[in-house]
Amino acid sequence: MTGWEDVRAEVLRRIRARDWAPGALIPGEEALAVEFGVARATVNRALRDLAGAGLLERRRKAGTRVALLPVRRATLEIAVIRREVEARGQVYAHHLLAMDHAVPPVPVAGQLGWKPEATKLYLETLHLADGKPHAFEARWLEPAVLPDPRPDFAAISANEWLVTHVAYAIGDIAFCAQAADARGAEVLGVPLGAAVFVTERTTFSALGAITFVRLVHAPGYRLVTMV
Amino acid sequence: MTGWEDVRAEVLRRIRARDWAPGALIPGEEALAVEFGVARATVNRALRDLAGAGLLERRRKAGTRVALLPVRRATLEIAVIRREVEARGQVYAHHLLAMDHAVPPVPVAGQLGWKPEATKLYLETLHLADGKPHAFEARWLEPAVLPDPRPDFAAISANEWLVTHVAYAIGDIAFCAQAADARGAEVLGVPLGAAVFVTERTTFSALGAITFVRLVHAPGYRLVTMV
DNA sequence: GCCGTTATTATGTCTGCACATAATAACGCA
DNA sequence: TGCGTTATTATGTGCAGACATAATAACGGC
Repeated sequence: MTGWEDVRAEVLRRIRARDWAPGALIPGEEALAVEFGVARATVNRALRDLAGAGLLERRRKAGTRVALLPVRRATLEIAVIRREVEARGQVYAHHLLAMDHAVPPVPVAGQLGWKPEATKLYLETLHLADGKPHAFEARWLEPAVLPDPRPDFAAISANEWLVTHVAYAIGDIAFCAQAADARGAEVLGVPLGAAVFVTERTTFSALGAITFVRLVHAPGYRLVTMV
Repeated sequence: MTGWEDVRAEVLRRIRARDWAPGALIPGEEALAVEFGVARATVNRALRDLAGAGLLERRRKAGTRVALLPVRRATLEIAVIRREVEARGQVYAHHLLAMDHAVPPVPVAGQLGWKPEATKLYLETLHLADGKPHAFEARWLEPAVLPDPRPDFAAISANEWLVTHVAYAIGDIAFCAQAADARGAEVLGVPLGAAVFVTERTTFSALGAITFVRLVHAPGYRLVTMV
């Protein structure tokens, strides 16, 4: 009956009820363990979880205190686009619009640590949901990560191939709103200058940069956090 | 030298190296504990962490397998706007533009579970960074959560007051791109129809809906995930 | 009083063991 | 064969004790 989740719930209740005010030091793990009648490890797990959520700040020796200005940590699920579309009950399809070897623009090469003059693989893909444009993908890809023979990106989207074959790499993701440029407007079938939601991702592996991708989503796209 | 993070790193390496292919069953905790020379609890913590990151799928009795289509889980830090501005080395200020009692629009009332005809508190706040518009906040607020006397929202922004006084509540967050409407364009000083980044948040406590807020960010705003 | 050293202390983590739980596999009966 | 019951098994979680680590507090020399 009194597991670590119960301890977490009770601690959370006290924080919300302001029994422990923001900035205040809360009792030590040992004391709480005695109070709740559980082992210290159990209290530790509960407090560690709340600290991970940004509600508590813990420091060795200094103790645990309630966060003064809690930063809410929201978790986003970044799924493969096919899955994203199918999860909404729509039919997924994609078209490979372009595939070329070219020298990436300086900002892209710079961010990925690529030599400015090195040629990379450039791919343009249009993702469709129920036959209508869903997202326009422009991707720069390090050719060295591809096997020989190269996968058929007309059959499997680069998005999905990378996730299943070069997956589990790290990188960062940014989101912003932009006015649709000429290419994006044409491909997505929206007016020039329409407000579009843009996702930019860079992916690195231990060996170096793998890919940079810019996803322009069709109007109406909403990014929603997990519950 | 061999802590749970080392175990996690080694497991991660094997996943990336495809020693364990996507979809494949990996050895049980007991076996890995023996192999790595650690306790089963240590392996458990490492695997649990990787499962939380979406790289492993674990089921009792069925065992642990490498995720077939790993959903990348990205974590966003949603800080108080003042902090967000100050973190970039800019001077924060805010103006309370409007404060009224009014009946919220039906979609808002509907989502929050408010009675359609009930009057709530409506606040408009402009957040400034170095004197320039940073974000336009339009907020519907359940008056019952406010203390008596009511806080001075001209002195402390509703954004910050809520975080520090009604904090630790749950809710959901959505992001989208929109064309600036008349009010937003006027307040932010951007052309009508400019692409703006919009954040919408609903917040609930155990007692019911607390607030709905729509934040229209000035052009150039980027939402970036944690490393 | 000032500053560097040492003691103290709260959290971080590991171990070994135990039992709980959920889901599959095996079994047995009709 | 088909289906409900039972056994098995991998993970989930608990406990008590131990040592590691980091940061503060106390101390002592100058």
